[in-house]
Amino acid sequence: MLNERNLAAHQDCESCPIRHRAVCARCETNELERLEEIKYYRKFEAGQTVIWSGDRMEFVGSVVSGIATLTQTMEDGRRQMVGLLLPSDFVGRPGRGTAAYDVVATTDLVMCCFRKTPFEDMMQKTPHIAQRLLEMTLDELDAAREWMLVLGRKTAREKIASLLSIIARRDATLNLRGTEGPLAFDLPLTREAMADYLGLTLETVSRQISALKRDGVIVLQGKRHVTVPDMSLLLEEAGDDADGGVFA
Amino acid sequence: MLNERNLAAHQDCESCPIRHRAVCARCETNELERLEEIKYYRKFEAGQTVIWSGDRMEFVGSVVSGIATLTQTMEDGRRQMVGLLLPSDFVGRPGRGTAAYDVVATTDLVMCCFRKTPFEDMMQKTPHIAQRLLEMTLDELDAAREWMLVLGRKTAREKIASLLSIIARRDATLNLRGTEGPLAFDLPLTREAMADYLGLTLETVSRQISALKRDGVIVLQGKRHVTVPDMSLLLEEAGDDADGGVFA
DNA sequence: CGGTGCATTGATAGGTGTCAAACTGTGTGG
DNA sequence: CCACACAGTTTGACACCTATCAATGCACCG
Repeated sequence: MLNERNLAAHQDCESCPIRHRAVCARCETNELERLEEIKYYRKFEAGQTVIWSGDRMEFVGSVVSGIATLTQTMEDGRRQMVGLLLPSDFVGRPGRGTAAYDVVATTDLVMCCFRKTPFEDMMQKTPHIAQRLLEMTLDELDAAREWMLVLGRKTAREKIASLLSIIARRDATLNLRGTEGPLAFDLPLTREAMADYLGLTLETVSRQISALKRDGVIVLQGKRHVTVPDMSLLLEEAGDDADGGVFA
Repeated sequence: MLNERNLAAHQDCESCPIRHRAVCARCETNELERLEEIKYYRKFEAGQTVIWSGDRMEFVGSVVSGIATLTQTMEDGRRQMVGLLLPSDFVGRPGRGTAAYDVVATTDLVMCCFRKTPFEDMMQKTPHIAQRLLEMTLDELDAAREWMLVLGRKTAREKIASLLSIIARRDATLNLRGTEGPLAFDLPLTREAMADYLGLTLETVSRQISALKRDGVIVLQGKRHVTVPDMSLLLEEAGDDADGGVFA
């Protein structure tokens, strides 16, 4: 299964782009050296499945670059995305043998993987890893709960605006830009993936995006590039406080 | 704010009913002794608010008995329950100053509280606590993601059946009964609270419960006491595998 | 040039929300 | 003890939002 094509070149932890945000963020130099010994990189192409729900988990790891999604599927095919994995996000659950969700690369993806058992051993001995993982898991729990409000109580239009807000905000922080003035970004998801995230059909997603465009809340160049002339207007459409306090 | 009426009698950790499941589950005797020093009990009456979203968190703690809910509210009043807190569940987030959600007692409630700062200090020095909290947080994250599927993709009828399944299952494990044969339990939630949990209106909740009753999936005695003649039938209505693998 | 994947748009149906009224059980005060 | 208020619940009529089914458009590529 592993071959040269998906085994990427080894990279130094010290120069890693997610060094200060991933599960290893708090590790000392000597702890990083121990991690170096059990880590390896893997590449996935856009559309490729990283893990199937129910499969044995051979590894856990961090997203280094690219975007992956976590989805659940019902027997009749209905799907719900339950997580969006961005660079520095952690994949897998220490202490559990099989994957609970499908993990799919939506863009080309590079992961920093640790074989599961050695990582679990190391977690026992390295509080810095467990502490950081707790912090990250608490953040993910908050994000999941925010999303429950979106799924349970928001209208289709508000759902779209909420998703666009999140992507815009993340893009702004990632590129160290403020949230003042017009924002522009690319949608990393297809209409169908957005629908899976929002609990809608892809037709409704398309219609609501067209409506937001028609109303001047967003401007589209092509299908995927979005410009937001006034972020506070978008936040208002999302049903959040215009201050954006929700995700602070 | 604290007075004799909501300050409950001190209780020994060793004889605590949630001793083996709460955040202190892995603590040694000497660690428990240190926890004893910073803990105190508080009682809340049904309907009382434990913490308001945005308030300063003075304490974290465990639910000892009773049930509490975690809810988010939008400016226009729409509400979504994002968590159901049962005995042994943990309340609060170490490392954060203010509450992110409203915590409300839906039944009479007893909590084992720790003042926040001493608890955070102790967590640093006591891996057993941090380890257990990580495990519990991962479980909660899984539960939240399960619920995202319910909110995003299930019909009203399936939502009701899902909620009843969860309550029935929990009740069975709590009382050490198997899931074979008929199950009976009391609903700990009003129709409105169920609606807040399921992302529905209380009218729709009422209608779907009536429909499940009419179809023989459940039997009602009064408004709150439910009997499930055939659990696999209920699970089928919930859209889950009849084996119940989802929550295993 | 046609094929394929993705997206948009239209017509229609169905599920759930909204508004309104009536019912039930419980507790309270006269 | 009864009358009443009140919260919680049930049921009905109707409107509206979103899903469904279907056709078309668009960009990219063999």
